Amino acid sequence: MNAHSVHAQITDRLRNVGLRPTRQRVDLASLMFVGEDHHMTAETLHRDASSAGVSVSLATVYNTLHQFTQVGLLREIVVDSGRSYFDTNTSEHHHFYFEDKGVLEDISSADVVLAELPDAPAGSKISRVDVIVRVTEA
Amino acid sequence: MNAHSVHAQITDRLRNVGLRPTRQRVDLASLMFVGEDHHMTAETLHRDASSAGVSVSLATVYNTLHQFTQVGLLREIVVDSGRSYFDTNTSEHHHFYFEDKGVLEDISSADVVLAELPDAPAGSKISRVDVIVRVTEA
DNA sequence: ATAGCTGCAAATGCTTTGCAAGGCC
DNA sequence: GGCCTTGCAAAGCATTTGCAGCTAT
Repeated sequence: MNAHSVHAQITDRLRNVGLRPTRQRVDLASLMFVGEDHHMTAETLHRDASSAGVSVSLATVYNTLHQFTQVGLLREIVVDSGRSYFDTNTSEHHHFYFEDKGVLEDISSADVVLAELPDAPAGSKISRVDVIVRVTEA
Repeated sequence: MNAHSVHAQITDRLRNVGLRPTRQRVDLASLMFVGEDHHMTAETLHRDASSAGVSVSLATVYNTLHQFTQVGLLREIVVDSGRSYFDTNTSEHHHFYFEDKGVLEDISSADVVLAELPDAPAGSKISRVDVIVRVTEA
């Protein structure tokens, strides 16, 4: 898979969700969606972009993360008040959170089984169930 | 139970965990620990204190919430990046989070059963498992 | 007396916003 | 061309911190 085809794929992917494939969005998407699934914060993505020689303002990184989340390309994970994490893996799964390092890691969905879940309170519906396994250095 | 005995209880409780029963801490603890278990943010507690005619600075509210959490009188719940919630119920249980209203509600521990949990990654230990059931208006 | 607390205001860290300039269709 | 995007800098929020003055023991 060469650089051109990656670019074309990303471009299509953005168009499919109704987002214009601007240079910034394509560059950021290329960083996010090439290789394995992973987690990021606005700051790590911004830093990774700089390292890759991609120039994008931090405001645009925030905008992009939220837009991608809205259209289902990313999923937001809340583990830390004060910082937002995003996950390129949008399928159902849960997380380890390494509190010492501030790092997230996926737990395969087979390893977390909820045997019982409450009904949603009257007048509401469950939008998502998050399981966070917080770990610290042994 | 009259006002005096509540005050005495709170004072003892603070001493037992190694915190000086200052006026501010006793006043805040009285607001928190009288009545049913409930959830709060620094802001709601500060507002409640004002309503009750208790004068405490917001900085002290933050300090107190964190000190109480450290000694196990409160538990911090992370559901929203941007705001910290605290729970007077420190026993093991999980939460509904009403995303529209920004409100937390306890789920009785019987209603959430984790049948399977992953082992902690090598070199780490599980410090806590949080289950957040996010709900929205039906 | 003295170690610990509190309050204020300033500082911080992350995130959002307003608006002019630029780019995609 | 027209509408959507971007970037910058400023504003916004929740939270933390420095430090002088106060208080519990």
